Amino acid sequence: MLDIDFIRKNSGIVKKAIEDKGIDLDIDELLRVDQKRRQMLAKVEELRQQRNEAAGRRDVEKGREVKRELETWSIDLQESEERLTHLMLYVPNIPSVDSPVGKDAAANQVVSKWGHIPEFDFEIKDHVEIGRELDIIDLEAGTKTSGFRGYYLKNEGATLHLALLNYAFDKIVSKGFSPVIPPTLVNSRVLVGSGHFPFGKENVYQIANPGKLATGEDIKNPLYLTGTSEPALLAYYMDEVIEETKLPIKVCAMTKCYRSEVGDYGKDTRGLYRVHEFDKVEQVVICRDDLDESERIFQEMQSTTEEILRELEIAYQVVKTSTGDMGAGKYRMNDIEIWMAARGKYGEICSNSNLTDWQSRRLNLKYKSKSEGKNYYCYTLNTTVMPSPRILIALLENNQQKDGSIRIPEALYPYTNFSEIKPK
RNA sequence: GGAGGGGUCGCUUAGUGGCCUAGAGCGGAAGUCUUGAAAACUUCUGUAGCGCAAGUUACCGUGAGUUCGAAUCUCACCCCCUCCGCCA
Repeated sequence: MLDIDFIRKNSGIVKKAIEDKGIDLDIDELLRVDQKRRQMLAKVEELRQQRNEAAGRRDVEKGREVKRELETWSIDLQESEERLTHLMLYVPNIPSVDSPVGKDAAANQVVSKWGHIPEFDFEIKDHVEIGRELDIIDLEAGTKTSGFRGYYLKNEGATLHLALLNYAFDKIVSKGFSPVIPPTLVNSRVLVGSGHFPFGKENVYQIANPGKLATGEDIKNPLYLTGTSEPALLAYYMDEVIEETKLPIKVCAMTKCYRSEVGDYGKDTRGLYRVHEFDKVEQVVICRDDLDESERIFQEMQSTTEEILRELEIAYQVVKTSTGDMGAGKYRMNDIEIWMAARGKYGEICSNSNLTDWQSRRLNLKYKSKSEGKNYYCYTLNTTVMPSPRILIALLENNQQKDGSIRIPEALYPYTNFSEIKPK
């Protein structure tokens, strides 16, 4: 969400952002609705004043008259407000000037690379084959139990998965992030707040509640399974005014993540690349509305994830995401992609985003400035620390040996208690 | 799941249709006094919208309703507390 006053004064900039991000929204309509709403508001407030005055005089006759008029205008006002609120949810954040302009990932720019791309003097296998041969991944059983994109991790595969997550969790906590176990089952307000609604609604699983009233209406509001811990971490501070001295707030979580992937039928159908449920360690920061500070934090968050990939000895590249690929709420977004040997290309495993005040306006998340005592919207950022099992693809494919074994990076020894996975 | 109690301006609370444009205490800020501090006293102290401003409107868990007029009455929902039952 953007400041309505900003939209009024800078409609050109907003229109450009809408075009660059490929969003379907008519700003002129929004401005017309806003103007109408303000006219209705003025009229309704005037009538309310008259009503209050008539009530004070016990003027029943005048009161009745004002009441009738107020009823019709109130309906118009409410309609305008609802329409405006709806349109406002689609207004994107203004992307940074150095973000590449383009309609999809093809316009993304590689900004840095690290590590050596592994070379092999034997025929390599992909993680699906490796997983089957070592009895650490079972996709057939996963499909039997959970349907398409289901999977089991077993034996060293299960241990390695937990090792990666625990290693990453310890790493992010060591950087001063407070560990949190958040809900993964949330209401729609939380997802509207984070910006996952209305844009990505079809990618979110909704939980059906069987309770019905006698009339057949649902008793409970629907709940949703989150695709990342970010919404729940942010929503902890929803409707709060935070003391400036408490900022920046740095929190992290490890949760199950659920994604329906309905927009990606037929995409990445093999193996563990695109699955409906996975585990992820995530970092979230809430800071002051200071762009320089937020950009510094953005770099720090990214460097932690890079540090992890270096310790795991996985070759990666950092990509600056284009306007069309970054999502409506983002000011800036970088992806980190890791080398996956059997795919023969880099695959995305991390997204690092600065949302500025776009989410906090939706979440009603403010801080009280120490010097002025005034309230300002916070800035929010989030970055992937560790997604598994996607990271296993690189670990298994890149580290495979001629004898069929898998070399484990040293950083994980304390968590795995083994240094290689050997064929049985 | 059953029974009961409750949700008021940061906190504690007053408030059963107009005197509530919500009172008091605590906390916070400024001032007076003081060498300094404390105490005392005085004043100020919520959020949001519209407006250049004066001002005005809304908000007493949320939503709807009754009324000329709702914190107060009615209905639905949400949340918290206590007890009982069931249960990881």
